[in-house]
Amino acid sequence: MTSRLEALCLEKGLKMTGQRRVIAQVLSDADDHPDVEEVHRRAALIDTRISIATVYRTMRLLEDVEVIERVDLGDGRARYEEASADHHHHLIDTRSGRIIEFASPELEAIKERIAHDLGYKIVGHRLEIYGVPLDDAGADGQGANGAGPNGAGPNSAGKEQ
Amino acid sequence: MTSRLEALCLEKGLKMTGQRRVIAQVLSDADDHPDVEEVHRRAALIDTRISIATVYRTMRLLEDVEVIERVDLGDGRARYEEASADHHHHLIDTRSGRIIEFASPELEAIKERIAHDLGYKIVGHRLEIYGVPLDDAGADGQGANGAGPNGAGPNSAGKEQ
DNA sequence: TTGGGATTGCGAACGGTTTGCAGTATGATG
DNA sequence: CATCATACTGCAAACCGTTCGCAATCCCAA
Repeated sequence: MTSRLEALCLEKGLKMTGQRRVIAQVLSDADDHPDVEEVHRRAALIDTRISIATVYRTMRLLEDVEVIERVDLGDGRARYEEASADHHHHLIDTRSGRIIEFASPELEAIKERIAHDLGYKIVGHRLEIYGVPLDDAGADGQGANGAGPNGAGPNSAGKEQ
Repeated sequence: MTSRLEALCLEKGLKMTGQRRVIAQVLSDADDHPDVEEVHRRAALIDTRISIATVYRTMRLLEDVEVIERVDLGDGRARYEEASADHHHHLIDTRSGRIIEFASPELEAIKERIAHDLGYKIVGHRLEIYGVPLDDAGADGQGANGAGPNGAGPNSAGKEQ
């Protein structure tokens, strides 16, 4: 069976080996942001003889051909997600570790303008928001950040995963 | 001579040892975003017998008491800057490595609203923009990002360092 | 001045990631 | 379909930034 990502790899002209097929499968099935070790763990369920070095090498390769994207969530290791056209960012629930993706055209516009005003052309950027659920926002102790909610009309599109 | 940061440390009730004084000195003098190795290098110019382990420990300590702030610029190592009340972010010149700080109340507002709309209270966040100078934006090859400059009135305050 | 808890330097260990090497598989070719 | 050069894999060692255990040392309050 040819997984979605495997097809993409073929399009990009990559040589498809057994282990690459397995990894493509794993990544196609994933709907979260696994790190290398996790990908390796899942791959091992399909084929035990895949080494972690190969997973590292394959992730780098897939990143290079823009089939997947590296996400740096601030916890020492690299995480990955499928590459996608729509720019989005991540809100990390510091209580549960859950990651929520969101996009905001408004944000993109401001960002573009800031860079332009400073005399720069953007080649990349990243935004992460760390937060706790509004409900049980009671007994937590991380460098809180004043400034209550403000601003104009609605606009951001959240998509949990 | 008592450096600015040393005074701050005393206020916070820290025990001031010789090496901490030197490190505070170095950080007071710095107007960039040095990593630990760089702080150690500069400290060694003042007193040769400071070990890098002490620098690591001291940086963590200063971070804990909020005298300095850790900045993760995406290059494997931790960088630091003096803690300051005003929220700002970083634009990294991928050609020269220069780092430009900027602040945008507008951006903060949107960010707050997004988090709020998703049901979260922000406890931290970070934004980095990677860019190349508009002038010589010719022969570069990093995952460019469509979407030309757009958006409304000026608002961002840039401060180079 | 003295004493004891905090701090230091050293080197070893850590966790994530990369790499050299020898062996193996791939898919292009005849 | 067999052959072959090339690219890929597994393993273990090395790497890099960072942390830690330990004995020696320092700071500061009494």
